[in-house]
Amino acid sequence: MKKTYSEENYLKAIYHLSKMESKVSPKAIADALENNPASVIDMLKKLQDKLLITYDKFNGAFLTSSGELAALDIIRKHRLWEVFLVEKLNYGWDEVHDIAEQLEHIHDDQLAKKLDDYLGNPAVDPHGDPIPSSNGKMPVYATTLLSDISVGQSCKVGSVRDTSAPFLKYLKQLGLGLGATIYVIEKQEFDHSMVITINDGEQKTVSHKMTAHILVIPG
Amino acid sequence: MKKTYSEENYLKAIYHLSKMESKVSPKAIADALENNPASVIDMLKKLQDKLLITYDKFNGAFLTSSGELAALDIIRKHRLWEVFLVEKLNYGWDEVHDIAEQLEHIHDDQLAKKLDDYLGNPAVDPHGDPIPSSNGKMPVYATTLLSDISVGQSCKVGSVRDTSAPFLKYLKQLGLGLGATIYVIEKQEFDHSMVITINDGEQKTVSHKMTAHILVIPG
DNA sequence: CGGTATTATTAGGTATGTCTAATTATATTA
DNA sequence: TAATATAATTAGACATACCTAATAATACCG
Repeated sequence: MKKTYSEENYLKAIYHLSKMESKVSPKAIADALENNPASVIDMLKKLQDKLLITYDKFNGAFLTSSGELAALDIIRKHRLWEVFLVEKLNYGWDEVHDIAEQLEHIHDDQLAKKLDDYLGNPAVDPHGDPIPSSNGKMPVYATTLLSDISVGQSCKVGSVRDTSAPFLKYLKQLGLGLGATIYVIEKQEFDHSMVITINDGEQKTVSHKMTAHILVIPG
Repeated sequence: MKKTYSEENYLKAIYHLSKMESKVSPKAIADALENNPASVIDMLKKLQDKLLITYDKFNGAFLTSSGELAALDIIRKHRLWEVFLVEKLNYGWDEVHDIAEQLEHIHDDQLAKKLDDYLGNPAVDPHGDPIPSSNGKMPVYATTLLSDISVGQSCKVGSVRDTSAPFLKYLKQLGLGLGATIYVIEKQEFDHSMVITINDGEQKTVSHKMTAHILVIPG
């Protein structure tokens, strides 16, 4: 079933938020889409009617399997177009997001596949984010634990090994989102706690229990 | 001033119709956009308020200079994207129109220029239609008069040397639109009248006065 | 010229997706 | 726990762009 531009943007936002937060609330979606919680509630009802999400106020929004497929399809197109813009049209990696936001909504059965082939089936977009496969799987390229990163090295958050509320809540509080850049300043031999900066922010200390649950892409 | 998707489609339709018909009427626009004359009237008012067209019921709709610039910009993007889809993504020339209809509405200051350069500054789209320049000029590649085409040859209507109502009206009646394919069956020595088929339709006889006012692209 | 067909226009309504303001529910914290 | 802050929700409105149905204007044709 074809989706509107707006529906696609909600699905994408919910997908990304669900990787970051324990609960995807109307408020969080409204912040992400820079619109109003009231508007979000309306749309959540519509998406639920279309069986693309489930929503209740206690658990927040979750993508159904068809919703997740749709979200991954949009993300795939977004990232493929970003590769095109940078590799072929010589845009800077920082200029392409807004254009890809528009291009991702172009509908055509063959387009993503043809673009993918033309670009040489890239694994990641210009920001290093993995490109979902055509059958709706998000590859996980991050296989290194943050706890295994050496002092003086930097890395990017790839995915997480725990989706419990307290863990994700703490991640959020630290500003440790998917793709966040971590620089390892110090490691304590005694308890393996780590002093890091996140996106060049202020220094923070995190426990081994945390660093052993965060998968990163070194470099 | 930025234009909506829908406004852009109206401007494009009015541009194309104005090349074909002596009068661009609400009915004609509704037919072109496959919508309702009542909807067209609404939009014509809005476009007039924005100084993109002039409209009155006796003369129909005309693009203002800013309206024409906007229309040519959309047409430029449409045709550049068609070249991309055919040349780079290996679409067939008959598959690209609907995708280009979507891509032409992507907004970015640098995109058309970058795409143009990347494609090697093509002169025409996959259907042979000229690509407007970035400063809003539609090149005229047709320089051969239909009257100079030999018996047994075919050609495409490129542009016309007369924009008077009776002439354009007659053109329309014959089905001789921009891009129509003409095949020359016979030429009378006496009065230089010509027997032709238009888009492989039935044979028609046209006078020398007509054929001397139609510019075509041979082949 | 007058009747008929075609167009143009207006009026009013619909769907989408947004908004503000008011209300209710939940969370926080003193 | 009670007060307060934050979030969720409802109600009502607005803009865009479309629609149908009715009416007015124009064009066509015998």
